[in-house]
Amino acid sequence: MRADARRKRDAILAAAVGVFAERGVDIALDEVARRANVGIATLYRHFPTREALITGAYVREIELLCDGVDELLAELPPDEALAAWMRRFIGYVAGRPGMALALKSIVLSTDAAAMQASHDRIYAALGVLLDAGRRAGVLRADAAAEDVANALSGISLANSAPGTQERAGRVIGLLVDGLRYHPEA
Amino acid sequence: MRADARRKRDAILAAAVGVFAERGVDIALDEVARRANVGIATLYRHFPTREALITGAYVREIELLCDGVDELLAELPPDEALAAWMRRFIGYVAGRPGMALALKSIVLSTDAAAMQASHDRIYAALGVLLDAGRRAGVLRADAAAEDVANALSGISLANSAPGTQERAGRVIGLLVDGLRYHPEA
DNA sequence: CACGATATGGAGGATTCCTCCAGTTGGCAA
DNA sequence: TTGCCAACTGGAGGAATCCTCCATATCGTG
Repeated sequence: MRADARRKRDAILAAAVGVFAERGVDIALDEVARRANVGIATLYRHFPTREALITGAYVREIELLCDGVDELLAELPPDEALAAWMRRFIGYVAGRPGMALALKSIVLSTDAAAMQASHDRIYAALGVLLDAGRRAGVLRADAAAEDVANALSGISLANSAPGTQERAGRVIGLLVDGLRYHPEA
Repeated sequence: MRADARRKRDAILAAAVGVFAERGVDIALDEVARRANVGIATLYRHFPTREALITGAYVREIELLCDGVDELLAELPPDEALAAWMRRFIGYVAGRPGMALALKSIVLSTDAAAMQASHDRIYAALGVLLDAGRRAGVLRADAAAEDVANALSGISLANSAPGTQERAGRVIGLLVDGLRYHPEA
């Protein structure tokens, strides 16, 4: 990728983040192009669909979130770290227009090269948390990162409006309880 | 509501169900109007937004699903009935374009009169299931129908593509495990 | 420094949205 | 039954958006 292309690409992404935050995700793409000092065709070449642009805009933030796992695990028992991480995730997603959708795309994507990196990051983050919990005997062994990621993206989707964090937190509590290991019989 | 208005309304809904099933939910609304033998303005008067049309198209099917609760409760223990009902729900939603979104609108709606009835139906259905489970001592007492409905809509949203039912079923299993009552201490 | 490959921008055809408004129809009262 | 008015109806068309095409400008390598 040529240097000028990368520069434009970054400008578009930065503009997109700003415009999305201010006016939502359903604005005319021209607006993003204008704010990025870029022709509309350039925008379309870099991001052929609206979804690609939205996803691109949030990839960085999702990866940042994933980086917080180790810190959390150092402070909390694994099950609580998992819950805390998911709550932080949801809190971040709520109110950022379109981010829940981007998350869904990323979690569901099995090929799209652009999303693969983020996809892997999320799975890795969840894998670390689940693994720690399993080793500590507080989380069940048969829980798959895929399923938890799916649930996380679902809860995000259903709680993407601002002011829904409390409920989302409770739902995550339910889910994490389902992930706990309950010795019995 | 005048008789002819109701007739048109029904025709529009029927056409919408057909068109959505065949070509998805992102078609031009003219197509629905044409298939219903109705002017585009009539369609817009009955359903001011695309979302209203989508929701309207699926309201009936959601209520049908809610009616199945009693039957399920007669055959299965309450916790399994809950899981079975949710799985049936998801299976129905998957592949019906836009139905997951309609479900979300209905679950989140707190006022919109048109959705209120369906909203109440879903809450009632979940309430019956949770209550039965609580009385039987297999489900925890502090689980709110609101939270379970939210989770259900989230899982639908994250598994609205065909071929995701297996995973969705596992996620529901996790959730229901979180709802189980675990006597301890 | 010159050249090929690559990136760029903006105009514009095509599509879709959604609102008017003039005409039609249904249901109630007498 | 008949007449009346309120409510319903359809379609044309302005406005907005999408997305592609291609002539021009720019990069970076030999």
